[in-house]
Amino acid sequence: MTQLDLSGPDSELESESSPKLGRKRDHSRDPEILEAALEVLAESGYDGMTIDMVAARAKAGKGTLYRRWASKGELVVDAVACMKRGQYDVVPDTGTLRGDLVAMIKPASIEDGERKLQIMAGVMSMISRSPELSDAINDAIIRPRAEVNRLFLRRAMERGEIASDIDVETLSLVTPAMAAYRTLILKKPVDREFLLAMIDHVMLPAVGLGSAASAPAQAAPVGA
Amino acid sequence: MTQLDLSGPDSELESESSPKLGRKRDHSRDPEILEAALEVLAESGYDGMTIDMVAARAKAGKGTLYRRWASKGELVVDAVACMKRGQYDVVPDTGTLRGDLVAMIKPASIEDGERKLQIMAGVMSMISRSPELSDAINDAIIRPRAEVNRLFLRRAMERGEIASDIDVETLSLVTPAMAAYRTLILKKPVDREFLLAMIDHVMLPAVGLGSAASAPAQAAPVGA
DNA sequence: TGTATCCGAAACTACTCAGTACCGTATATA
DNA sequence: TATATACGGTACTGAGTAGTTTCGGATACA
Repeated sequence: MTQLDLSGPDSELESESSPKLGRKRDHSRDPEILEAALEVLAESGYDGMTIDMVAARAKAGKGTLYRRWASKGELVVDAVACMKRGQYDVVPDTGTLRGDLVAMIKPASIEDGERKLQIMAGVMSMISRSPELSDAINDAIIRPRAEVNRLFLRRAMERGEIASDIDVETLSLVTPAMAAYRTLILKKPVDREFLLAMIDHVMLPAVGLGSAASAPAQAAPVGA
Repeated sequence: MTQLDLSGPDSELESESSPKLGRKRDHSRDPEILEAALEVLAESGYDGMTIDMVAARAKAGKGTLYRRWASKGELVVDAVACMKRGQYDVVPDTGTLRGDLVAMIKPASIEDGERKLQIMAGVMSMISRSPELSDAINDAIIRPRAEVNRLFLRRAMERGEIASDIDVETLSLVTPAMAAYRTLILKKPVDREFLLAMIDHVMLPAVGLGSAASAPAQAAPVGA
């Protein structure tokens, strides 16, 4: 197993000026609120999401949310950003490229990926208008996935398993791109079968490792 | 060149009951209105788009729009659907898979594709809530692209240029998926260089035709 | 040439929702 | 125990927008 650090330090300044007396702000519920925001975001998208929905789902008052985040936009950016913590901290190292790729196929990882893509779809139309949101999405969802593939390809290259002039940058994006396409547009599940097809019929053949770019056992479907 | 019909008959019933006298509805401006809708959609997304914006851009009255479409949603579905007319009516047939794929790289086609992807981003969050819109997007943007690749791969297979057990369904989606990913998420241009990299470093190697899955002349970029 | 219907423009209605203000209550600090 | 503040909840404000109606003027058909 290998370390792969993707999380940066958490820079919240808060800048509390003079808390002389009384009760301090209870930050213990922040994660629940952000989680509620992500749920609503995944279900309804950015524009369909209302602060009331988030507050209701988190069983919090609307005022409480505005005490912590200045606007809906900041809440969403924060919610998206908090997703990046603690994912892919440890990745497999099986000794072969195929082994590494196959070892990444786990039910939990599949389900998690599907949810992240739903969230991405929900904020899609905002991305072009909010660089902050765009960056948050990139750091939390996009980059981590490609990063893992890049690592696997580089290691295979160092081992001499694949040629040294492989286009790692392009290839490491192929499976994430196809997964996004499949979930958001085709609305088909990103299941084990699909991921294995990607590995054995696209990735490995493309790096010269495929025994053949074979189709699965059943005949290829003909209709659209 | 080969025929590839993707457009179905235009089933508008209109059902005008009794136009006994007076002026008939002027449908000559419908395309301008739909075009205006697509422009606004690409710029502002579904939720950011207002009927007033579309009416203003088409230099039409809001009432005129509602006389033709019952709601904003129907207007958008219609606008998206009307995109599918007359694209890829004719596709190249060069005799080799690479020749066919490269022949599809044209500046006009690239620009057109970019615009379509912007529109797709704009309606992304609506797709999961409107099956009609989802179908329209699929028919107008997604399917045509994959269809061309499928045709190229099938022809190459019939020629014996590639193995008969290639996973055509998966491979025909790889480039469209990567193009969407690149435009919508990475926000990089889908230019000739990228498309050539897809052909020479992914598609052809994956079907066993690559001389090698080589990186381009310049060294592979290292940073994210 | 008359007339019914279209047109673009603009006013109007009904509604949603971000953000604010305030309530009575709970609770951490002093 | 006293107090200041956060809390959940609710009512409010103001802006924006889908959809309707109404207007005077233009235009195709009889």
